[in-house]
Amino acid sequence: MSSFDEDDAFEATAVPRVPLSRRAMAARPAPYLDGLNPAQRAAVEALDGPVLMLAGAGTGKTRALTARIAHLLMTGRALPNEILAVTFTNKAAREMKERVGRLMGETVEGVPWLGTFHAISVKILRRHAELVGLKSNFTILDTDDQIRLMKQVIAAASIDEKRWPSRQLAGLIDAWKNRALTPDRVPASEASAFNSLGTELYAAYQQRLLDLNAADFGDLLLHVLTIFQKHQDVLEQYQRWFRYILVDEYQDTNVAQYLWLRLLAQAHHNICCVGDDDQSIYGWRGAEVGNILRFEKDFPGAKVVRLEQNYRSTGHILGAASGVIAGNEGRLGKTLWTEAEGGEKLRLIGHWDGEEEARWIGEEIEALQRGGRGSPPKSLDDMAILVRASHQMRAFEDRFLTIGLPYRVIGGPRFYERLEIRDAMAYFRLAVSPDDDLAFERVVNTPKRGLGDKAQQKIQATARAHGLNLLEGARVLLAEGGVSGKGAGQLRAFIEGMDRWHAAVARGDNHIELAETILDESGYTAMWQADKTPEAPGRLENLKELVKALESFDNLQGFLEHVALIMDNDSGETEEKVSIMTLHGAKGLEFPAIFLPGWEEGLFPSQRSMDESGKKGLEEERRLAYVGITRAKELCTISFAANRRVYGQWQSQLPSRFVDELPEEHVDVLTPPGLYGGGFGAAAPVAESTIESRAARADVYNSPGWKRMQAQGGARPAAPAARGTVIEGTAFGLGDRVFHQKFGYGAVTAIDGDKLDIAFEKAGPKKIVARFVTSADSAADIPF
DNA sequence: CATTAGAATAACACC
DNA sequence: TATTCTAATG
Repeated sequence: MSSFDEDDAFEATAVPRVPLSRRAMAARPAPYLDGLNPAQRAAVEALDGPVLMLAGAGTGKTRALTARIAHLLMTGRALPNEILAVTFTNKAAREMKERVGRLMGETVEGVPWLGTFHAISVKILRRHAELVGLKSNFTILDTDDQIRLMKQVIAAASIDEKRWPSRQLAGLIDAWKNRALTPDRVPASEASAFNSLGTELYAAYQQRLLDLNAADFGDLLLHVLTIFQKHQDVLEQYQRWFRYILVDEYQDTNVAQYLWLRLLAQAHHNICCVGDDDQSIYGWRGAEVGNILRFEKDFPGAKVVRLEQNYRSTGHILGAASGVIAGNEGRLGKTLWTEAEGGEKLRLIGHWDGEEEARWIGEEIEALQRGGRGSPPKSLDDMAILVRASHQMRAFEDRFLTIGLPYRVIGGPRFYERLEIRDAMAYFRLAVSPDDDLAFERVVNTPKRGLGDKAQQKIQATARAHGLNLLEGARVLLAEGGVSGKGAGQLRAFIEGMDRWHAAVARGDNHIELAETILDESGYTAMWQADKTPEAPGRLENLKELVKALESFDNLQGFLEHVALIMDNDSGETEEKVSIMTLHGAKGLEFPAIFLPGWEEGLFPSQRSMDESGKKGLEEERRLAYVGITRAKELCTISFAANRRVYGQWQSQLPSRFVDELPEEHVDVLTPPGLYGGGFGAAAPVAESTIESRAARADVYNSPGWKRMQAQGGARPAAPAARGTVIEGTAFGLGDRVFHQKFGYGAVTAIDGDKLDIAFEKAGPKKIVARFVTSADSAADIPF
């Protein structure tokens, strides 16, 4: 049972077409065409045959795409259920649904087959699950389950986990799945590279999945692909149903998705792909830019439309972005232009370290919020910080928490990935389907029931011996008296509870009350209530929220289905907040003001990308830079730090090569007044410090980025003055202005070993251990 | 069996 | 640094 409205879609198509309704639709005017530019209009009106829409950043591609859907419907070319529209993220799907709805008004209920590859695949797979050996109520595993299962497979094959880390194997298998390689199709060359063990484990893993009646994310696509390939009749059925296909973000499709689409489009060729090769940033998860580059070969006679007029950004932002992306080779090439010439140049600023960078950006955000320099005040909702890697977010969160600046992290640790939520969900899963062994494993000893490794192994063995699921296995084991003293009673209670809850699900009891009952009776809530760690209250809060989220569903099954695919969390908050997200997460979004911190070699471009994929990796990083800059409508601020903590170790950083690739005429180099004592042309760097730091500094000063800053009168960190006590690499002197997380700013009045007497401006005098405070004037405190 | 201390290891992120 | 895994202890 799924929460999808799949049956509606199918029934509607089963009914003979009603020419009347088509004509009725066709008779309506076409307001959705108003205001489209010629290129957009061409893309919208070329309904039949293959179309490739090359849509640069901010060129109104979503608009064109939605107008195209509206056009298909209004002209009567297709009924809503005859359109297949694929997006990459749920966010994009949601937005498109909304916009189609707005364009169509009351005319159309919605386009049922609009969703992500995965969501659509699930719908299809549920109908034909038996063709690949699954039952239609299969569970969808997330990455976490996947890894745990992988561990079992590795253990079962009695292989040294050290040699075959489960994570790595999971990654390998994922990559194969992305390339549409089932175990039997993995090329011998790759299999041999891993002693053919890799494919064996892959096969074993797939078998385990079937045993568990489960599919991982990759399977969702791959199974459907297999069905299409092996069952011509099923394929033809879908080819008939999906008369028009639209694909968003085509540059990010992987091989499996590509084949999936090609099979469906084979018959009628009515496929419209929208993409931008310059925004292909998912190579590491199997995306093939090649797909978009060879579209015209795949679909001969394809009409190619270029959307090049940018409606989003100022001329400077566009110019800077174009300058950077020009460094890539083998592009399809587009010339973006805008009527909005001028505007503010990009701002470039270097900082001494990451904290300093966060501090500066925080102040800058507050300044933008106040307005000033002639520009009107901006809402926090209009600003975003885009980082390369999620761990960079921390510095900002820390800083914003201390200054009380509201922020939201987008795509950070998600609600549904939290420990307590996953535990609770496992309880629900087990109550809904007692066959869910992974869920059983997760909760059988959570809270602690005295059922450790040994007891669980016994359960496993019993279950296997009798060919039962773990829950039943446990029941048998208990009956046989295989569990010793204290565990036995608790296990019995657990099983009985599960029986009760399962019966309640079957009866169709109110699912919200049931969820509360489950969490209550299982002792799960009590476990957190008894927990005295600081995060426990938050976890309880989350559990409450989880129960509340159930309200929008009819039953637990529907909820679980939803959560498996929609792992995002739009809590519908209304307070103004700055957004913090990764560059990947920012794709498709736009903000008036964008901050791009951390433009440093090794961080961005990421060392790992370059190590693993060489020049290809670097080019993808460059596209990421392009994506970042083009998110900005009015103001884009790029920054880098000379020092950064990596795994807790201080490292000196070089400005990113992308900094040097920014065309000068579009960039202003900033020096924040008062933050750097020295200003440009200040005396030599640190008098005498360690050799590494001298070398590092020399590098920084020799890098083109710093040179240019210098040439333009840019920032340079002041040399720390001679200091008194040195504590753990941190130097403070009498009278230094310092900052403490809790007490705020203050001045050092005395030094006693590693303890400082500090007169805080707000909190008064305190004695503080030196490592709890940082220097408030940027450059002085950095250990190097 | 649970707890804990120390060591190892880790960081691109979508469904 | 922060989490997670392993081994050793109670």
